[in-house]
Amino acid sequence: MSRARILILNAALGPLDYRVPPGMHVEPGSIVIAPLGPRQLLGVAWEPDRMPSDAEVGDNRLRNLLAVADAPPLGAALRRLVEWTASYYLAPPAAVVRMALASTSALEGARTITEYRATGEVPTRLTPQREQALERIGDRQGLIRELASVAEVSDAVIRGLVKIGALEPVAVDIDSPYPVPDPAFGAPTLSPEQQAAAATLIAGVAARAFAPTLLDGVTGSGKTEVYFEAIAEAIRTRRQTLVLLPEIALTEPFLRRFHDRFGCDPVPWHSGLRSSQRRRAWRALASGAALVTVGARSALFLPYRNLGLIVVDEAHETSFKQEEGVHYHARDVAVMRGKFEGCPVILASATPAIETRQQVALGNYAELQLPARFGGAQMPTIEAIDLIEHPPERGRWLAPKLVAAIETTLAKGEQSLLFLNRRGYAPLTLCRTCGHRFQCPNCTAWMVEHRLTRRLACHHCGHIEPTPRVCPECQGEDTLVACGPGVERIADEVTALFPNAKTAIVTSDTIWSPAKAAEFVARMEARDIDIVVGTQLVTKGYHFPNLTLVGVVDADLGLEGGDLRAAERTFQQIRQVSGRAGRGEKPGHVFIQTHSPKAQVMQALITGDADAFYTAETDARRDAGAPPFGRYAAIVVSSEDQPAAHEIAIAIGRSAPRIDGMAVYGPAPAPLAMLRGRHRYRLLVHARRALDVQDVIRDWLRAVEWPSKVRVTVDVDPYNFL
DNA sequence: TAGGACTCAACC
DNA sequence: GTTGAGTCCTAT
Repeated sequence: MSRARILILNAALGPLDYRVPPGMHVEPGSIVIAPLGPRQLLGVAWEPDRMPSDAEVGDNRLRNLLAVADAPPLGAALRRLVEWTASYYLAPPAAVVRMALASTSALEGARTITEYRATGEVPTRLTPQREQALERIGDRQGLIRELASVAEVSDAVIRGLVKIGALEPVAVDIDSPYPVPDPAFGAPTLSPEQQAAAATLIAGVAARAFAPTLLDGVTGSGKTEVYFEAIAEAIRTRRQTLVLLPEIALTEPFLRRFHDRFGCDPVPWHSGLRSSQRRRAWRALASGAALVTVGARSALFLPYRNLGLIVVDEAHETSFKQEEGVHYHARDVAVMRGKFEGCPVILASATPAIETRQQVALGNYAELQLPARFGGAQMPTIEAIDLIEHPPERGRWLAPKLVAAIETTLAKGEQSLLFLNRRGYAPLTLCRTCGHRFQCPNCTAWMVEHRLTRRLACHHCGHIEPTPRVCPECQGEDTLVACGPGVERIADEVTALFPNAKTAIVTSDTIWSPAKAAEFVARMEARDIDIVVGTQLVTKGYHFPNLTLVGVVDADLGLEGGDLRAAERTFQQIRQVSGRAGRGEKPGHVFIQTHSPKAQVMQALITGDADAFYTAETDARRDAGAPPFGRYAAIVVSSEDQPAAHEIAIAIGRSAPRIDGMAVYGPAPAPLAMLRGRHRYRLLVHARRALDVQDVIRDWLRAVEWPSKVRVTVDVDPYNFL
């Protein structure tokens, strides 16, 4: 009798065994439909020895598998990736494999519609309508309705022609194929440095072996053009490429450059796809027909048939770290996928993460450097504005020097960018009379005022309410005041200062689709915008030759919170946003508003001495045993029932193993003590690099029990210390 | 005593 | 995660 181990798509359940009915073919990776109680669930067949079940069940208790999906089995490399991810990030394998099966409709097999075309046979009874229809249809093919409309006859005439055999039905796949990128379409002119780097990457793709490479070069040095050549090589040999981008909003400039180089769009994959687009993309990548996919991190687990190259663009971006569900880091998982698939992985960044630099230093990753800006553009000048010595006017946020620079830039007909990583009008709203502060009912967080939409919003759970006129506490009218600046407030200030300048706000609130991004790009290029006020959304990807001034409104913002990566992130962010200035022929200028211009990060930014910053920061991490020299993991215990969460957190803390090279801190209320209505406690595990901390935590948590209303999640390599 | 709110274990 | 069984409680 044939038995199969099935990873059921249900995170709470381990693998279950089923009987394979006679005549059904199931192999490891097969996508199947399995009965579970009264329900039918998707599952994936797995090698039993790689997916041990908690308790063996006798043959007599097995139920039959219901069906095998009409889709190729998940390949061995992807199965190894699922295992690795589940094990490294302490996640249920089912939660990982679910990301591979991200389109249920794709698993239902090819879906066809019936179109009709002429057979060439002439009807014996040739009425005028029939004659007209056949003449106008010619060698056209389409639905009955379409043909009738083309021929300007009724549906009945067409159906009659089908009946007598003058038209024949043709089954057409509803998933039309994607255009194939042409590697010779827009072959670029590369600088000698770019050419050398491209040659190395092309050789890597041709070698068909795992090889991680850091492609490192200042903003504007032409990294994209270089890795496009590696993609061209993969296309030439008909192997697939996955390009990972940190934000969907960024895909617009990327898509345009891709189109210029290869003559068509790549296949997009992100959470915003409609189910029909998702289905089409999934089937095309699983069949190998989709040669280049550009996607958000979730594209990493898709079942590519023939992966030949992975590119992680802006590889330093912290948004590659998934903070919900499976807490994986897409950059690290991309490298593992490359390893299992046996293909090169390119990490492109102007400001690589310290973790990545360390891999280069250890010799695990190769490095290719592009030293200069492409096309003769110069790096911008960078200057700090000391907010203590030269503060803005009362109630304003832009220092006189920055205001003067904007004025000069406007006068020259050039564009300015003001960067503030804070959405909305003000991060906190309070009542002047009674001191009431607007807090989210579900989270330990202030409600952020959005004047454009006249709402208060929680940026953690999405809770929104209309901005009230009257203080809900003391009923005072017009007593509410905004505290601190957000981009909307800066935009107001700019409008007040420069009433004739055209201002645009660029945040996830205003750029929420590729179409919106395209519109923004078009307006910038048409010089329909003089001053952009934006969050981190504008720090990357864009190339505006007429943008010559960048002002960082609050450089100290990212340093709050005591996060271990705060200095590094500040450096990366400001360096990236600075890189938007002076990308064309005109030189760029950057002003950084800060309260501590003497701080090491600020000095590194001003002098442009990235190496000194990285060296100092790396040393500090080494001394502290922080990543990449040591490891952290967060155990978060949450529940709507606060005492229950607290009790379990304490129980987990009490049963912490005493192990040399590992320290456990907490439990303490997590910095966001309440999130989406759940009370949260956190334990922080700090361990030596060599310690298998996942194994320790697995054993540790296995011994603790908790009720189902309490959720315990582990975040390995946490980025968000909030 | 029917119906509702709730807990709990099994699901292969 | 979902489901059905079992338990307890309340309104009638």
